[in-house]
Amino acid sequence: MVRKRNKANTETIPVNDKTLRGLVGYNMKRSYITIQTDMLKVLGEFGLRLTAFSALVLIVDNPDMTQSQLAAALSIERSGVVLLVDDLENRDLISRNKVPGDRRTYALRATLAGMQFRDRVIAKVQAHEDRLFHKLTDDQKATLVELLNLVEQGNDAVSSSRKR
Amino acid sequence: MVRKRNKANTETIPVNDKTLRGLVGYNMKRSYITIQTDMLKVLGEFGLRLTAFSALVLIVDNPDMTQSQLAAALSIERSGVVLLVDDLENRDLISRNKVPGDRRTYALRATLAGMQFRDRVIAKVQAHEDRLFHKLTDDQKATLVELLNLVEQGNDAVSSSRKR
DNA sequence: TATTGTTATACTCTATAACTATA
DNA sequence: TATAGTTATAGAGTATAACAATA
Repeated sequence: MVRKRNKANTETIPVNDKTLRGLVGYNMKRSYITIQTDMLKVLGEFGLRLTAFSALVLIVDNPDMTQSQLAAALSIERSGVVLLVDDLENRDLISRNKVPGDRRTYALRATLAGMQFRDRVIAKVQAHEDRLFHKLTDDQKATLVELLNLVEQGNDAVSSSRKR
Repeated sequence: MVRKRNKANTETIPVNDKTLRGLVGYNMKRSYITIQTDMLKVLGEFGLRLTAFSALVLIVDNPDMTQSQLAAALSIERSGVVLLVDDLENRDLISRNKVPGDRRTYALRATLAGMQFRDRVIAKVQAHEDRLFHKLTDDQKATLVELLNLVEQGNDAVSSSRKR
């Protein structure tokens, strides 16, 4: 809870954020920042940032995907993916592979070490989420994900309807 | 939905993000980015970023709060608040006021124009949220906020228990 | 002409650290 | 000594734009 000191400076009283709390987006931001901060700490032990972690997992699950596809999946620009993939490749977690049919693109694959590394990181992240969400039952967690996905999909619908 | 082109390049097939979807944090990030992007667009029409908007609303709701209190409420450093408050003050939305008892601090207050401006922005943001969350019933929205707050509070508990 | 990956560059946001004036 | 606000600086993360190679 956010707090401020009172005039006597002897105790803390909470800052009033009632108006902001009335906006769903504010509640999302606050809780997202909360878990992001903790996740960065966990991933930091592995020398990973959030995006690099996502990239590695996506490459493991989508062998031979291209950098452009990765950029789209991560919602970042291709130029940013270059640096990201450079780093993962330098650490021998993934490899850029020539594609016979198209000499412009690379097929990205995780190395064996990359897959094993991913497994270790995922296990740690999973364990951390269990702690982080200890106040929620499994049902509540499932409901939360369901509602978050509705928000995500709902916006897609709004966007595409606007384009018509 | 994130998609990639198949080999024939005639249609799009989705990128597999099943592993990441198994993590609550990933679902939160995706949906947060979704609404953040849209919110930035709405606030941009008013020349506001997310943090500046939050700051203005907090100052309206907490008259005479100090910059340090604002920094804590926004979870950013005091040095960042200076620039934030500079901007809002230059636009005559808020004012820095001398405090009789303590010459180090400023009491921040919204101007009349600031309060009216806030009302207009809030109305626009509220209307936008209604569109953004159109796939959710009021009950579902309430449940979402409730669960998000559990996540936020749950983490507080974890943090404080660690400090013991 | 369009696309992939690349490079160089710039911008936004925020943190860190040192400073001043007050307490 | 400690705190509020300020300033200067640096860093992370990302976008933009131009480019070469290839389709």
